[in-house]
Amino acid sequence: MNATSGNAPDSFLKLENFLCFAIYSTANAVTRAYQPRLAALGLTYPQYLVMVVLWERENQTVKSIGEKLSLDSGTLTPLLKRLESAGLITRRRDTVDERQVLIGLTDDGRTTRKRAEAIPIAIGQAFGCTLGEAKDLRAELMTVRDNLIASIDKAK
Amino acid sequence: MNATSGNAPDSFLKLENFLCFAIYSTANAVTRAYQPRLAALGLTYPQYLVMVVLWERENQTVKSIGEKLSLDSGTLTPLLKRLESAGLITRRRDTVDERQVLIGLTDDGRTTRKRAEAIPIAIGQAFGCTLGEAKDLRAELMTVRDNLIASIDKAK
DNA sequence: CACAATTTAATTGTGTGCGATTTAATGCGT
DNA sequence: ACGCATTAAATCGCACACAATTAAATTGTG
Repeated sequence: MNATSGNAPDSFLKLENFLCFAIYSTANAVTRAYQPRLAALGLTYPQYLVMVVLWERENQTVKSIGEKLSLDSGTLTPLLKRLESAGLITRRRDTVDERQVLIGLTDDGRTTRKRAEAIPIAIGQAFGCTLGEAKDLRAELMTVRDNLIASIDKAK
Repeated sequence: MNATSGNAPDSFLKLENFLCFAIYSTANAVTRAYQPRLAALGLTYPQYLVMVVLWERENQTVKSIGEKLSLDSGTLTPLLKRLESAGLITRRRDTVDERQVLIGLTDDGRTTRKRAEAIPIAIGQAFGCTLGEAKDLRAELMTVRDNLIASIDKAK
C-alpha cells in the first residue's frame, strides 16, 4: 500500500485523475488554438460562437442565443454591443414585446461567414482525431454537460 | 440534397456539430457545478486547482504551477496574491534564484485539504457517468488537449 | 570578466463568465 | 382596470485567461 495504489479519497484529489481539469484545460487550449484564425476576422472565440448561432438563423433574441450557448445576459449584452460596434450585427427592441432585443446580421456579418468556413476544418485537424472520434467525444461531453446542468438546476 | 444532408462545408459551421463548443460549454458547466461547494471553502475553481497542485507538493515556483495547469503568470500572479490575502498560501522569493517565487501552504491551506476531499466525489456523481467512463473521457480529452497545444506551439 | 541572450514574474489592457441586482415590460388573477 | 408575479435585458462587481510588454536576475559566450 503506497501513494500510487489509487484508492482512498487521496487519489480523488490528484490533478492527474481530474476529469474536470481535463475539460477545463482543453477548453483553454481550444480558445488559444482558435485565437489566431479568429483574430483575422476580428472575432474572439465566444463572439464567433454567437456568430455561428446567428448564421444558422437571423433575428434571435438575447435569451434565445443565451439558451443555445448557455450564457446569460451579463455575458451576452456587452459581447453583443462589441459585435454591434464592429459592424457585424444589429440590435433592436422588438416592437411587439419591448422587453426583448432582436439580434440581426449586417451585410458584413453575413459575408464574414464565408471567411469563417475554413476555420472548423483547420481546427479539426489540430484536434488530431478522426471525424468519428470527434463525433463520439462531442456526444459524450454533451451528455456530461447536460447532467451537470441538471444537477445545478436541481440544487436550486 | 438539403440542409440536413450533413456534408459540405455548411455542416461544419453548425453549432450542434462543434466538438469545440461541447468542450467550451462543458467547461463552463463544470465551473458552475463546483462553485457552490468551493464557495464554502472560499475558493474559486481555478484557485481550487492551484490548491490541488500545492497539496500534491509544497513550495513550487509560479512557473511549475503554470506548467501543470497550462496557465501563465498573467493569470497566476493575481490569483496567487488573492490566495495569499486569504491566508491559504505563502509567497517568497527564492534566495538562491531571485527570479523565482516559491509558493507554499499555510496551516490553514493544508487544513483546507481535508474539507476539499468530499468535493470531487460529489461532482463525480453530478457528471452522471461511471468511474471507468470518466477515466476514458479524461484520457481522450488530454490527448486532444496535447494535440491542440502541440499545434499552437508549432505555429510559433 | 563583460555583455548579450535567456529566463522568471509582474504588469497592463481587453474580453469574457457569472452571481446579484435593477429596470422596464408583460401576463395574470381577482 | 388594478396590482402583483414573471420575464427579458441591462448593469455592477469580481475573478479569471491571455496577448504583449516590462523589469530583474541569471546564464552563456567570447
